[in-house]
Amino acid sequence: MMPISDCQVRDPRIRRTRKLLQGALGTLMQAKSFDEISVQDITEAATVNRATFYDHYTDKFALLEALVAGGFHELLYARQVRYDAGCPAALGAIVLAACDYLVQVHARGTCDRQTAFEPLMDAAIVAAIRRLLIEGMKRAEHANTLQPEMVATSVSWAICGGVKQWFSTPKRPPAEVFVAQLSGLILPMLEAAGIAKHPV
Amino acid sequence: MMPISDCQVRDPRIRRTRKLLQGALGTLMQAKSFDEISVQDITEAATVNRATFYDHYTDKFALLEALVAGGFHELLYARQVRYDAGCPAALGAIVLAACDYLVQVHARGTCDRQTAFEPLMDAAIVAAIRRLLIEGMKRAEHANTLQPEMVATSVSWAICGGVKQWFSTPKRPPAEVFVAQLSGLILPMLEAAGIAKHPV
DNA sequence: TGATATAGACGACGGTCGTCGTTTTTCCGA
DNA sequence: TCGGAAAAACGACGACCGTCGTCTATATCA
Repeated sequence: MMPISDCQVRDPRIRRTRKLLQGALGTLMQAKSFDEISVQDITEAATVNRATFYDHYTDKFALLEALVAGGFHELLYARQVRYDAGCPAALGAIVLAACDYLVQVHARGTCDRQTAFEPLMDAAIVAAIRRLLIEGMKRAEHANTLQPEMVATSVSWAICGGVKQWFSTPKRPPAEVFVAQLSGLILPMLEAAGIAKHPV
Repeated sequence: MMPISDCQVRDPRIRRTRKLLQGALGTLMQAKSFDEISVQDITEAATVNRATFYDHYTDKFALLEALVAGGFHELLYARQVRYDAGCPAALGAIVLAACDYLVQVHARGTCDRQTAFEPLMDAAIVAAIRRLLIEGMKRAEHANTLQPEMVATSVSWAICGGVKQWFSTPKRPPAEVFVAQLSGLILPMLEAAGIAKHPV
């Protein structure tokens, strides 16, 4: 009855309930803004008792986190996105995935002043990208003058911030154009960290 | 009676009340975690009616935002921190300020799982650094192949993320050492954007 | 298949939230 | 200094929150 990670849950009752809750939130967010949705709304839409909600998530933010993080992971997995040092296209694929996911999320769902929504999105995106980078850096043994976690964190934040800035720009260029721009800005970081081949 | 920006408020009643509220929150956070503090607690400590609170801030998060943003701006102003292209020390000063502020904030106040506290801190720090960078970039007319806002956003996020990573590291190096590391990681971004002199 | 463990349903609770309308106090300019 | 304007105090309201204890339904394993 305690909040356990979504991954590796055997009991079909648990899987069913969490799927219902996530689905209900996703559906509701197509009509309402996140902070206009109460836990009651979610549990009613999911045909789940309100008390049961708290057996799975500490609050509605935790549910949203699971939904968002799951969605982004799914996108990355579907595209088989990886980071490999020396391959500029790898960085571009990551940035493009972030762009597309932001667009996708805001396509469904309302886009008004999402008070607590954006920080959650950011955290999920940063965490996912950070994981990709660390995995990629561990595969390629490199001259690690800097801690890999540090580089990965800073780079993932740089990507997330840049993508958000792009997305919030009124007349933004096509994603492909922007991806090239931001990659040009961030590749030098990876080169400086010794985990990307210098162009020369 | 509506929530107006803190800056440029003539009426002493308003200044007084907001100072009281911010002071009360600051005091309370030395004893309790932020999300353990209710609006009631704040208004009681500030000797202000609870309904009056909502005449000034939409919720306790807005109050914290004002407190944090004000504090960081104060620190930057006290140190006269600026960004000037071609001066690596300028970048270092910004990073160091962020480090010191994070340490300062967590020195007072409890440091447990600050649910909604951290995103707020992040946003305040990112916004302040972003402003510094944009101001510095506008002073130095540079070859702007990229939009200054884009570069400033991505860089400020990279700094904020890096500093947070440093701060959350159990056995972190001294701030000065870390500042040099992160500057070395981020300066290439500014060089790539053409707003810092290339070392060669 | 049957026994045990565990998830979910259900109702109720005290507490906080955000808002409203009214009354009292304070500021500021004529 | 006085009168209007605006801020703060105050009490009350409905809604939502998070939690608890009890009872029923379902899954798991021997």
